[in-house]
Amino acid sequence: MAKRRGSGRSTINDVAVHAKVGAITVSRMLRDPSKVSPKLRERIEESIRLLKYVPDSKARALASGQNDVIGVLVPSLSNNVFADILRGIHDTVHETPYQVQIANTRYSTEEEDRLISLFVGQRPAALILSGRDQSKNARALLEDSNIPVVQIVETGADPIDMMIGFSHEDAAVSVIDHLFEQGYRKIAFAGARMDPRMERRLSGFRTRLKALDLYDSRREATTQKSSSVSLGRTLFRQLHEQDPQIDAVFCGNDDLALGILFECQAQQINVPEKIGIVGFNDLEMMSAAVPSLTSVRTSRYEIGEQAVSSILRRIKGNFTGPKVVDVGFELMRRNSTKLKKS
Amino acid sequence: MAKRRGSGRSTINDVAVHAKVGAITVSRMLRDPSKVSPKLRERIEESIRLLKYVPDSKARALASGQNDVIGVLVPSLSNNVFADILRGIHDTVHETPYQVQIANTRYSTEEEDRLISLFVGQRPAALILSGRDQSKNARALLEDSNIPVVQIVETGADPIDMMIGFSHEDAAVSVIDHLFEQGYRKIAFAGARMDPRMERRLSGFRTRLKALDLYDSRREATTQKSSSVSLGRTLFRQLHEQDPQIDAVFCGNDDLALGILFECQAQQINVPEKIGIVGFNDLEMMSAAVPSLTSVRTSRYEIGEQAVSSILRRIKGNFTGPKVVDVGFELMRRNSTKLKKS
DNA sequence: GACGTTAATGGTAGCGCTACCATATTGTCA
DNA sequence: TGACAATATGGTAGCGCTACCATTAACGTC
Repeated sequence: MAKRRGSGRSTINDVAVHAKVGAITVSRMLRDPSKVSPKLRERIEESIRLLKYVPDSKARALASGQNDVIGVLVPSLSNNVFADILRGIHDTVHETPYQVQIANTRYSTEEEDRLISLFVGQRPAALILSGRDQSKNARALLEDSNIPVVQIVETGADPIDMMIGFSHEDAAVSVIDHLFEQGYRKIAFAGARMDPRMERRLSGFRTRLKALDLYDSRREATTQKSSSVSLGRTLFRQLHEQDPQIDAVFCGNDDLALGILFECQAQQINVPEKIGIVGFNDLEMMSAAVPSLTSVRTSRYEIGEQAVSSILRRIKGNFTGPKVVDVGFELMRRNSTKLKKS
Repeated sequence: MAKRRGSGRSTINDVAVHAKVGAITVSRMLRDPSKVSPKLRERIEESIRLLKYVPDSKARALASGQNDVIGVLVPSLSNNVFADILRGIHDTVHETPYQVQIANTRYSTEEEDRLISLFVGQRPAALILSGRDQSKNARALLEDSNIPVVQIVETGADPIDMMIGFSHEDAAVSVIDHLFEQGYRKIAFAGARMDPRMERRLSGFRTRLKALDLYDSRREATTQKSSSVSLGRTLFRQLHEQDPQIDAVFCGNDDLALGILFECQAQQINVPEKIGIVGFNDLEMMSAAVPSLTSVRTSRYEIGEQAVSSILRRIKGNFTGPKVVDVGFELMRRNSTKLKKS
């Protein structure tokens, strides 16, 4: 008589019957073989092999009330920033029983909301979210859910749970200070994909320049389009048109900085004498470019690492650290900005 | 009296009790509200809100025998090739009830095996794998599992199930033919992260040059290190040392091509006159570089799109197409290789 | 007014696994 | 030798949900 339901796959019970043991013994053997005598162990292993049994992780999670999934939400997968963070996350999760599940919000808050609901419905061991601009609903859902949450990439007050990143505004300020020190006075900003981080960099740029009494709104070129090298070239032309006098550009992204370098090469504008260029994130290519490009180095890998280790400590119950961790940033001075010995 | 087990979260039963309906009615309302009368619908919605009920997707998947997860295994997340493919996958999955789960094999077959087992244990709706070099065990597991599988990025005989990509060997051949036509005769190869695709490009390079009687083993520089722009500079120096006569370099990656361009700029070697450069994949930056860089354009987005649409058709039961789809490639001729009017 | 027919709802029994407790077996020590 | 652990195994009852079938009410139809 056929079963009424069922997938047709072998179950733990099929294995148990075949090996002439109780189902629970098979379960034990899968979780911790040392709890089963060598004799049965062998018999069970044999049955598993013969029946091609693969345990069903959903059923396990449901029965045990434990889930080994750590969910990660990133706004983009083509952005190298998140690729590096994910590397840090993977490396740290690797020697644990957890596994990483990545989802892509594509810079959309609605999509982020949707994905957070989906994840909460999975009851994951923890969630890692990008940025600190989750919707009110999402925040409430997460706070009620009791799932450990880490917000990464930025710092800020009022974390949902834990937070690891740095201040994008401060980083922008340090860029402006550097350019100012090197003698640049007509400093422009180029930004693409104006997500909250980018906005905060722009805000730091404005605030600092206003304080130095050097702010000029014509020296800004921003767009919602996604960042690219070609776009850097376009934005530079646009900035140059808006104010031919500009002598430096702070780029919200390294892509744009590289594009601006290419545009300067094409127009035979000397970098760093006529135009200083500063990027953001310090991707690997920045130091390899000719001339090498000044950029703000951010600890992306470290952010991923620390996010996971905080989660692990939280799960084990020995999380004591601060709720908000600032990993800082470092301005890498290179040949795309003048070196003024002071 | 407290429950013996349970997570403490509200369940569908709590909602049912609160709304004074049967649990199954709540379930129905969640799946298809039209099957529930407006009166109950409202009451149930109210209870869900009050109790902060979030359905448990594992339990649903277990009970219904259906899983809405499509698993994707990629070898790298920092590689723009896969970022573009994932974009295609996401865009196509987006308007379906399915959701994407990404995992990273990090170019390791053992890791790939491990992840395939994990995924099979989840009984996903389908799996997308990168390349065609899965282990024997993994193949066997997948074939027994009855899960729809698409192997992407390459073409080849004997797919596990479906396959979408192109021939990396043929692409390499077309690069060599182009360089040869433009008058280059001492053609070198630079390759990093020698994964199976890279090996096949190298193999195409060798085969074609041997056929042209132009092969010289000193004109190869490869490494297992991961690809980067700086590495391109290093490999060029190495190639130049091994044979100072080289007049063109076929790079297995666009990163390397850009690095070689920078190295030539630093050494004041004229591109394309003294050295021709060809990249692979045609990332966005290639056309923006100065000079613009010749590269092999690959349909990465399309691969992702088609992988998902094949899966959807397979699940719906109306998959008729060929098992192996070749999306081809296109050589984008630009200013890093000489233009010889013929 | 008896008899379908449809729509709306509920009860029961699983899905495949593990927590919890019970039982059997063996070893250890006074 | 008896008492008591420690070890090895199994039975049962869930985990939170839905498939399947049953039931009830409401509406024609001849």
